[in-house]
This record gives sequence, structure tokens and C-alpha cells, in this order.
Amino acid sequence: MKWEDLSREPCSVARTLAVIGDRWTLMILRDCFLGVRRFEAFQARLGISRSIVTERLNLLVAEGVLERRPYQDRPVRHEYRLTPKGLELHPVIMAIVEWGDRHYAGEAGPPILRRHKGCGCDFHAVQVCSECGEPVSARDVEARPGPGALARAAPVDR
Amino acid sequence: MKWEDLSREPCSVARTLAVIGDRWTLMILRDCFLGVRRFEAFQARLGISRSIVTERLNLLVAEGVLERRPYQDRPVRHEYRLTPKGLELHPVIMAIVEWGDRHYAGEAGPPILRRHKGCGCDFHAVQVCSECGEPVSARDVEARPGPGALARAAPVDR
DNA sequence: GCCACTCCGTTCGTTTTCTGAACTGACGTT
DNA sequence: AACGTCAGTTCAGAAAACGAACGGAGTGGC
Repeated sequence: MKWEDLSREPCSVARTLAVIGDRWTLMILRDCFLGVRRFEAFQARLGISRSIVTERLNLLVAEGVLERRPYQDRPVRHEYRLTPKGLELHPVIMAIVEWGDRHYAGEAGPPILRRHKGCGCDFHAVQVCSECGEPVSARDVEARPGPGALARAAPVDR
Repeated sequence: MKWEDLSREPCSVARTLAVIGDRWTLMILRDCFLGVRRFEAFQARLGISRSIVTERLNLLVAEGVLERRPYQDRPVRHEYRLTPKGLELHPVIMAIVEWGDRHYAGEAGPPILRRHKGCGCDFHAVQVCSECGEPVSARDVEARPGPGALARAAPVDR
């Protein structure tokens, strides 16, 4: 399978990764959530090729994850901001942070603390069931084909 | 920055992506959570180069995300199973699914439905604050350097 | 014994992607 | 006029991924 074919797969993981699954895209999004908005800042913080920054930002804008808006004229300069759709990626970043904090934080503890404005506490993100509110782990979930599944969805070969 | 340097960054996102941020690794993990365990099955389902499958599985085993265990002798054949550390990646996959379902499911609806065994309902995953139990969105979070932050953690340049 | 088949890889030459460094261009500052 | 900032673009060389073939250890059929 080619990378571009991912978006045509009948799978929400594949379709999402077609947008954000690139090597550096999630790092760019991390920075977005930390408030980074400018081309130079993304490039400097990540230390990657400028052409990659251009390409990734353009893709994210095309997908409606980021919005490119002018913040000055003469010369016109743009900044990249998360759209509502982009903000909805927050749980993805938080889930990644959660796992990294748990398994790769050093002796000292996690490199970044997050406070929940609602209750004022340093917190970590927990995933719960939308129906009963109980925490959900991998073992608690049973997957089956849904209405958007194509015929292609063959039974898994174990 | 090179890809290998990610694991040395004082950032849980970077460290996590150093392990699972690869183009195909998250697709392999998706299949793991759907019960796929064998080399041939990963390769056939993803349709990617066999050498890439080999490399990614080896990395995931080296990182303790998957376990390589024999399921027969003569000839010895191994299957790849999620370890407890690997199972803890479930929220990451679920967060990705959630976003894909919301923004890329067609008219018909999501391609896969998930039932929570605890309550028996089809559900979706919600992220809540570990302290107060309220749902957390991007706007509700305030990040600041934690104990594991190095001096390198400069203020964000906006 | 011989051939076909399965599973799990490895090897290798070609194509694609990424990198690093320089270049452009519009504007401000000294 | 010279220099600096920001946001890109260009391009040769390095790295990664691809496809297709090959290997090897066993099973099953005849």
C-alpha cells in the first residue's frame, strides 16, 4: 500500500494517519498546542528542512486542521492557527503524552506538567466510556464492522 | 533534527513518536489491537514491503511494545503480541479513531463500531481529567515546565 | 525421494523522500 | 547603503521505502 491510499481505506485510523501520520506532522501539532504559530518558529524548534515545514503546513491547512491567517501587511505575513477541527486533535496529543510520561519520563518526572483550568489540579488524561463514564482499557472493547464498512472488511486472519 | 534524536528530547510527545511515530507503525498497532499477530498477516493487510514489516516489528519488540513468542516448533514460528506496555497505547489508537470517525466517516457512518463490555453499549472514547472527572478540551489545559524539563526548555517563541 | 506449499524473513536494485545549504524577495532598522 | 527578519523555493546528495526475487525450515501429497 502506498501512503496516499490510506485515505481511501475503510478505517478511521488509516484515514486519520493519512492526514497526521507523517513523520513530523504530529511534532508540528504538538507545537501548535503549545502556542507556536509561525513558520520560522516551527522550523527552528524542530530543526527540520524548511521544505518539509512548508509541505506539512500546507497539508494541514488543506485538510482544515490549521488556518493560515495574515497577522500583518507590508509584507504580508501569515500565522498558522488550529481550527476547531484541529483543536479536536487534542485527545490524540494527550494520549501520546500520557504514554510517554508513563514510560519515558526520567527519574525527575515528566518534562511538562498540565493543569486543568476547570478544577485547578495538575492532571493526566483518562479515557472513559461515553455511555457509562467508566475508564476504558483495551480489554474492555469489542470491535465489529460498522455501517461504513465495505465488503472489503474481511475477517481478521490470526 | 534527525528522527533518532527525538528520543533524547525533553518531551513526551517526541519520545513517544520516536517509538510509534513512524509511517507504518501505528497501522501495525491498529492491527495488533484488532487481533492480528503474524508476520504474514501484517504484511498482507498493509500491503507494504516485507523488510519494513520486519524492521517495525523488531523495533516494537525492542521497545517492549510487542512480545515475540513461539506458537509452534518445527519450524519455530513466532507471533507478535501486545505487552502490557503495548496495551497502554490503546488510548492513542482510540483517540485517533475518534477523530477519524468524526471527520472522515462517510455518509454511512463509521467503518467499525466498538462496544464497551462493561456496560454493553456502543460507545466512543471521551477524555476526562483524572482529578475532577470532567471532560478536557484543548482550551482547558495550561502547560508549564515540569520536573523533567531541561534548561533547554525555552519559552515558546510566538 | 521429489515436488509443491506455508511462514518468516533477507537481499538487492530502483524509486521516492528528506536533508542541508544556498537563494529569492519584500519589507523594516541603523 | 548595509544589514536583519520572515517566509518561503530550489536543488544536489543522502537516506528510506519499494517491489520482486531468493532462502531456509518445515509439512503434506504421491
